[in-house]
Amino acid sequence: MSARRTELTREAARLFAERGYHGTSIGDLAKALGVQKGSLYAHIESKQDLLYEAVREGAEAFHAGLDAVRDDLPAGERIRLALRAHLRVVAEQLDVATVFVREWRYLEGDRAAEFLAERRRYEERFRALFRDGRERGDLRTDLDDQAAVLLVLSAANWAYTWLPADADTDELADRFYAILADGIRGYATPR
Amino acid sequence: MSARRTELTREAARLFAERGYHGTSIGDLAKALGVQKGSLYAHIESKQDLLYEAVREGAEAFHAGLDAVRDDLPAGERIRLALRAHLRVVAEQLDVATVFVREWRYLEGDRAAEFLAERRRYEERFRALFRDGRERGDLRTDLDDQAAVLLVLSAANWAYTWLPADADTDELADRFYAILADGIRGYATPR
DNA sequence: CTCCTAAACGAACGATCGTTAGGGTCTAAG
DNA sequence: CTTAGACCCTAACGATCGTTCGTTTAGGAG
Repeated sequence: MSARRTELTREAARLFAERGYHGTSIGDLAKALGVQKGSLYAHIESKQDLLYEAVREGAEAFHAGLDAVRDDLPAGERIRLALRAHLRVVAEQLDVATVFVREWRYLEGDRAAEFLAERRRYEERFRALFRDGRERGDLRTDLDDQAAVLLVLSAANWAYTWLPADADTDELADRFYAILADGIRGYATPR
Repeated sequence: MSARRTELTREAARLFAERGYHGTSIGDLAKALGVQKGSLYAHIESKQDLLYEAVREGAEAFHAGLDAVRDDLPAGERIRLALRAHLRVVAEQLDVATVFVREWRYLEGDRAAEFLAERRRYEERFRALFRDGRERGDLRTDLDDQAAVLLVLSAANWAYTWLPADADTDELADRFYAILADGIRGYATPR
């Protein structure tokens, strides 16, 4: 993919994140690149292509984040690292992450189904961390892992709305995890 | 507000939630109501009005939910009830809640600022539950309430994406709260 | 029967939408 | 000097957008 084409995708992701897919016109995009709108069609076949590519980039980034989590650690640690990875992707690729999380639903046809499969796979990988942790005793054995993964993934998925691009995401993830690990109530024995 | 006008707002919220504000045309809306699109302008002044009203209904519903939380309970209980209230609003008024959480940003002019103020107020009320709880000793005194409220509100705000309309939201809120209260790690003394 | 009101009709408006077509300019390699 | 390819331009296409407006319809009240 040519350098120009990459720039196009990046700018498209930025505008889609800022104004939404349907709120961004090809004309807006062309203006942002200092070009006539017809010129864009030397690089793309349709506006949908740009959405699709941004979503795919997001999927790749999130999965790559999980790939880097070592699998020889206790479940708690792996969850903490997975949370770190997720928040880092959101902060470092905020536009792409926003499109992945919020604008994907304007994908048409097979591409919407493709996204859903990709997202389900991501959630499944997350869920496995909790399930394994419970089964191996790293986490409490009576853990409601269904609810736990929903809680964590919800927080992760909502992060794009408030995470500043320059945030210390590792520290933030650790703070979230600390609450998640021992609770807010304070009857827990100190670690 | 006439009955017809109320119906219009409800249908608009439904479509905005389903296809997004910019993804819904006045023509779509008219067709859903079995009417010519020009006819809608006997009831509204602009498409923006419909968005604004849906957002305001959402704000009202969420605040009303918090209003019903008794203030003579320990902080933990109040948080649990606040979570119940929030999820109940999402499930019972899914369309309006979705527009409030996701589509508000297409509000123009002063109305966007008005929304932001309203949301900030809601978050502040939530935050107070955690802060008070920590200060009074209902919650652990070393609680990171900033992170805690972010975690809870994130989960609450993301709920519209997965909450089925017929879910038992009270039970779900309690399950979330149970995890939040004692953590996932299992070193907590049983309650 | 007449009057009033709420509601919808149907045609049209200017603007903007995504997309296409054909031609022009530059650069770098053969 | 020629060729190829990347990049962009201008002009236009049919479709759809939100909105306006004068007219029509239906039902209830007087």
